[in-house]
Amino acid sequence: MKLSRGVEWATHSCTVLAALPEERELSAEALAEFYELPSAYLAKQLQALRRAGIVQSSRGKGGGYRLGRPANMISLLDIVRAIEGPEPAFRCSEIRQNGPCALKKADCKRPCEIAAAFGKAEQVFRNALAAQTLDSLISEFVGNASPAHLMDMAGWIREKSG
Amino acid sequence: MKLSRGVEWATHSCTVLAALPEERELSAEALAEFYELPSAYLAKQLQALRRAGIVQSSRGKGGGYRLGRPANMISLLDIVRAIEGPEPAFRCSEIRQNGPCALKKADCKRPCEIAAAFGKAEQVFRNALAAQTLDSLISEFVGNASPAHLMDMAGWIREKSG
DNA sequence: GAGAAACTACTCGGATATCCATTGTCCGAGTTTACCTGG
DNA sequence: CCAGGTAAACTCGGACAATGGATATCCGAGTAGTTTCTC
Repeated sequence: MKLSRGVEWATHSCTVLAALPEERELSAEALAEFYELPSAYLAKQLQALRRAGIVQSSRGKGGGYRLGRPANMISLLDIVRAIEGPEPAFRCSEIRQNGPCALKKADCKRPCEIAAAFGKAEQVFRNALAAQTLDSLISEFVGNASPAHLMDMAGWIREKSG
Repeated sequence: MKLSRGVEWATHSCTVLAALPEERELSAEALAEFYELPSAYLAKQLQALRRAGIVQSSRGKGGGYRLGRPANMISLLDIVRAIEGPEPAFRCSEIRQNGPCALKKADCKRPCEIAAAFGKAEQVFRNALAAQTLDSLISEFVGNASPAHLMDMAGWIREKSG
């Protein structure tokens, strides 16, 4: 079980977008430069975020990306679902209906106990992700970072979003 | 994020092995037949379980697999770790140390806030998996299944483990 | 007839191919801006 | 000097390759039971 690399990139990118001044935007190119990422591939992730409504985009010269809603309305679960898709991690293929002791389909109204067990754990995981917002992440980051570094970041962002 | 198909197979297989009479074993071939799975690939998963100590094996005619410890000492987390490996799902590549506003390595004693957030959710997930034992799964299954089906299974297992 | 050695049948175990999702890249679509031209 | 049109530059967006891990398979390694040969 592993999360796509894109999840990491998308989350970091969202924290940068959250620091944008109002009515400003950052291009995929600029975001990629900020973390030294391959810009074309990062763009792919940003498109997924856009389809999920997490970011908005505008084309043309001076265009780019901005957050689609306030940072306190964006959870880690939103980002994971946008990048990885909504399918559950554990996929039950109903092998209990196979083999010499196969269960009849009529006896399978209840979900498979094993699938249910994994589903329960997965729900707990999703809840834990949903409880953490982009906003709270940024607050932690700001609390830990040095003032000099924050100024550095703000300056770069302002320059690139001009 | 998705769990390997092998996790499903391994868990089902463990529940069957738990139903074995003392001092009996089931071959990979028999287990595969029970669920109509490709035996060679299931064998691969069983090897992973063996390396983790969840099952034991013996070679030669009449050989096969049996549980390595009581079913109440085997959790879903044990099985997932055996099949998927111990690496965390979220891999932090420290991109905060890249780019024009890179953090110096000395400033990275604290883990990245984003990695920490995902790590926290993942820990919750692991706890939820660790709390569910093979034993409790089987109890649920037995509670839900029809007596006829249980007899059917027990008969087949006794026959194949002879 | 008894014992030992060799043989055979059966099973695990690791090395080896194949396939698909993730990763990575490219070029066309669309929009803004700036410049150029004519009035 | 101003307005409109046109072209260029810049950005997103979806279609197109490459790579790595999951999936699937095979054959050698090892063991127990059986058979056979010899004493």
